[in-house]
This record gives sequence, C-alpha cells and structure tokens, in this order.
Amino acid sequence: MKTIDERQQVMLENKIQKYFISTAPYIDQGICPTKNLLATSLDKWSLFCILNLGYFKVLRFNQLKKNIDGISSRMLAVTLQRLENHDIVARKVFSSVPPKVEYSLTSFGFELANKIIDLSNWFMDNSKALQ
Amino acid sequence: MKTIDERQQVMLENKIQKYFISTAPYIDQGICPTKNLLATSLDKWSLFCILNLGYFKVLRFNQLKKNIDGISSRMLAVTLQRLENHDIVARKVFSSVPPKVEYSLTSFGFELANKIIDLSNWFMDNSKALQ
DNA sequence: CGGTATCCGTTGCGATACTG
DNA sequence: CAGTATCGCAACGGATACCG
Repeated sequence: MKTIDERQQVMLENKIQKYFISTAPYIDQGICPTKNLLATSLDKWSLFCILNLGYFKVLRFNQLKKNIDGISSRMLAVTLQRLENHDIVARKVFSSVPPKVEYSLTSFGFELANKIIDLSNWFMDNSKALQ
Repeated sequence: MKTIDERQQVMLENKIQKYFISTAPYIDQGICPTKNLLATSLDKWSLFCILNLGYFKVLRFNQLKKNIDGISSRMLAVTLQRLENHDIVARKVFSSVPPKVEYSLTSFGFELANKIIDLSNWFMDNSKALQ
C-alpha cells in the first residue's frame, strides 16, 4: 500500500483545477465535455472498434462486424458515425458497385488508442474487482 | 499531422494483443472486463465523484451531493457503492447519531484519478469535437 | 444524516426488414 | 456491401416518499 504524499496530492489538485477551468465555458453552455468526450468515446462498442482498427489498421464495415462479437449493424453504424464525428475514425468511400467503405484510425484516434489500451492494461494488472 | 510509423504501429499491436490475452479467460466466463472496468468506472457520475474526492480528499455524502450538480441521492448512492466495490473509493462509517460517513479515494483510486484526469486534460487540449 | 423503496418516463439497443 | 427504418423490450436514471 503506497502512501499518498503531500506533493502528489497537490499535483492532482492542480490537474483537476485545470480540468474544471477548461471545461467551465462548455458547462455554461449546457455542454458536458466529460460526458461527450470520455463517456461516449469509451463505451463498450467504441472500445472494440478502436482496438480492432488499432490492430488491423484498415477494415471494412462487415469485417468489423465479424470481428466484434455480438454487435448489430445498427450499433456498428451508430458507433462508427460518432467516432467519425469525434475525429477518432476516418471513413473512406470508394464509389463502386458494390460499395466499398474502409475505416481506419485518424492520427488523433491512434494516440487515443494508445492511451486507452494503456489504461485498460493497467486496469487488468491492478484492479482487484473485475466484475 | 503526425505520421504513424511502423514501430509505433507494432507497439500498439502488442499492447492490444496483451489486452485480449489477459481478458480472454473472463470473456469465456461471460464477463466483459472492458465493460465492467472501464465503462462502469468512467461514466459521468463516477468521474465527478472521483474528481471531487481527488480534490477534497475526504467528503461526506451530502457534501458530495452539493458539489456534484444535478446528482440525485439514488445515483450518488449507487455510484459510490459501485466505486467502493471496485476498490476505488473507501467508505468510513462513524457510529454516531446522527450518522456520519466519510468517503475518500483508496490508493488505487488515487492512481486512477491521476490517469483519468490526465486523459481528460489531454482530451480537452487535443480534441476538435466537443459535442 | 445518509441513505432505501417505489414509481415511471426516457433512452438505449437488439431484431428484423428493407434499400441504393 | 454498407448501411437505414421501424418496432418493441429492457435498462437507466430522475422524482418523490420514506426510514434507522
């Protein structure tokens, strides 16, 4: 059991202060960045999409659907659209018949994938409660 | 726009592989660690609880309720219980009348708070889409 | 003070069917 | 192939009332 010293505590307080200062203008407009950025980018299906695209680099719609066990067309479409709107995923359409659409991570999405997987692995290594 | 070189890609692939290997046993039991750890620890109310406890160190139930704008008793209770079950928050009961209960972060919760706030601040600094 | 119990509207999301 | 449209169930979560 590590102890939390005063210096660590002050560092955390400063970071939290920074967060509340930078989010305040959005809160005033009724927009919750916490919810819009974290919660919606880190839900279950988003995570699987990001990890799949992080691993395979480029995937088509039905390849993603096969890889992500249990996802419906609707949720995959909704999730990918949201990730595209957040500039996490890039969508490339080839105008051919039958249609072909390729999904991949943006550079922002690639950075995000790294941060998320680090957090996830830390969780798996350190959490005592997995249920 | 940074480019993603081959070395970075391979590093990410390895991390993702590690994640899928370490989660596989749970998946087989029908438990989804991704959902149970990330999604439930990082929802909107959990975040506010963690950040408040990170900032003020120790808070009582109704102090938390005042600080977290809009939360109901029910959701605060549910959220705190879940965080306690995940060993993120510690609950200390003083058997007195009227009752007094103090909440604080565990050392695991403190580490988590740091990781979450770093991710949140990175989001605020780098994301183009806040809605 | 620190919750729990209940009700109930809203949202999420899976299944199915359909389309350019 | 890559989605959209519609439906309907189930879970989430807010409001209110109540309790040790």
